[in-house]
Amino acid sequence: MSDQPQRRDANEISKSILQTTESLFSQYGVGNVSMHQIAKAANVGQGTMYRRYANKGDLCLELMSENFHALQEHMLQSLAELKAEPVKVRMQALFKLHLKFLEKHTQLFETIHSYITCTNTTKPFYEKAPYIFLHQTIRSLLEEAIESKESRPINADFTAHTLIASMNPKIYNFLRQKNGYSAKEVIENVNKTLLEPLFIEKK
Amino acid sequence: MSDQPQRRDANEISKSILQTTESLFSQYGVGNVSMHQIAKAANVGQGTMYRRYANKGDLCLELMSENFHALQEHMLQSLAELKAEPVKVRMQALFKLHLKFLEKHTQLFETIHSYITCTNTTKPFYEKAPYIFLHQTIRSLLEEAIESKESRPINADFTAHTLIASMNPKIYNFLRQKNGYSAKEVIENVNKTLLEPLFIEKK
DNA sequence: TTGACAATCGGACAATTGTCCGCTAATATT
DNA sequence: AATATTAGCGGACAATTGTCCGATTGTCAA
Repeated sequence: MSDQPQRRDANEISKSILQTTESLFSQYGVGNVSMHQIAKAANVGQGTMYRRYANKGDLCLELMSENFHALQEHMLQSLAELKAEPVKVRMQALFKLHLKFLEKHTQLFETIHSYITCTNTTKPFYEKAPYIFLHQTIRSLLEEAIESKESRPINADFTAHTLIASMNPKIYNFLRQKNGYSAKEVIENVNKTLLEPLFIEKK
Repeated sequence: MSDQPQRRDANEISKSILQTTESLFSQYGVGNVSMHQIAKAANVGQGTMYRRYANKGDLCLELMSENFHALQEHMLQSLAELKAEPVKVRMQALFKLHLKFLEKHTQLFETIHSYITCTNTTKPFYEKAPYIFLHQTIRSLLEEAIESKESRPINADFTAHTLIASMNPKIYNFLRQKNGYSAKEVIENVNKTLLEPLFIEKK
């Protein structure tokens, strides 16, 4: 057995990369770990890294894919449970889950956003699965609200995009840290100023 | 006289850098010009570049500083003219100016946002003058609306931040290009879905 | 088991950003 | 006008991202 590691099958390597990444990230922080560093630590060439993950954002996205799926199921389940409730209630529940997720995965999420948003080598974040899911879900809720007159006839597609934009990871962290809002205050303000006004008061 | 350029005073050099930048940007596009390239073309060392402009975003910000000032004056003037109008009208006027500005300076603005938002070497965009001005202005308008009961008692500071976030350059360009909204449609939708709902109907 | 072929690895390389320090040029002092 | 002093210039350098192609390894056929 040489000190040169044997070639494993693709799956093994992917797993190795992700494990190494997770370990290095938690040890040194997401921002202080380079792709080469990960490659070296995982005994993988740089070409291999980049063939699998076009950039750090993609790598983070992959690292979080389980979390994203869990979030999506959580959202769908929550919406199903609240099926009988007004759309407003469901929308607020949806955003609460989204914000809790942001809160929990702050660092990784902000990194994902940075690298994917600011790199031209990858599909923009708007075309990634997590964004598309969230947008579609919000849009559906809005369309239902418009249909049932719980909301004025607005452009559901457009509104869904702007709602998500108003709570992107950067602004969320800014509000939380530099501006001193607590996680709870953010949720409350989102409910009050972004969501409530979209719906018509039922007397 | 040697082929080594003589040292000019600081002002001259700044002007030279900015002129060169403008020329190269318009010739090759903002994204295809590197800081070193600019430094070389302007006959300036890299150290000099970076001492003056911490990164490309800062450079762009400087390039656009005149435009920003013009925009701010335009906004203040417009708000003064509409002083007698309801806050809603003034807010809509403000956003119209903001969106027109975004439309006009798309490329530079997106670059500014990218570099400033994704670089840790600089103050975040939220601490830059143009952002602060816009936020303060929106916040004041909201506070006035709350005072005069044109709006429910919401958190003006928070709302101003999220309003700006919902119309950041990235999302604007995405809506305009990938999503096929016209500049006019964006303005209309912003009025209808972001601004209108904040205000209370006066009968 | 062996040889050929294809998949894919991985290090060298180019490009870009940002830093550092020796040296030059502008100013002040006499 | 000559020299000392200091601001600040600018090229060499380090770090990081992303690319490319020669080399290696696994697989399949005979």
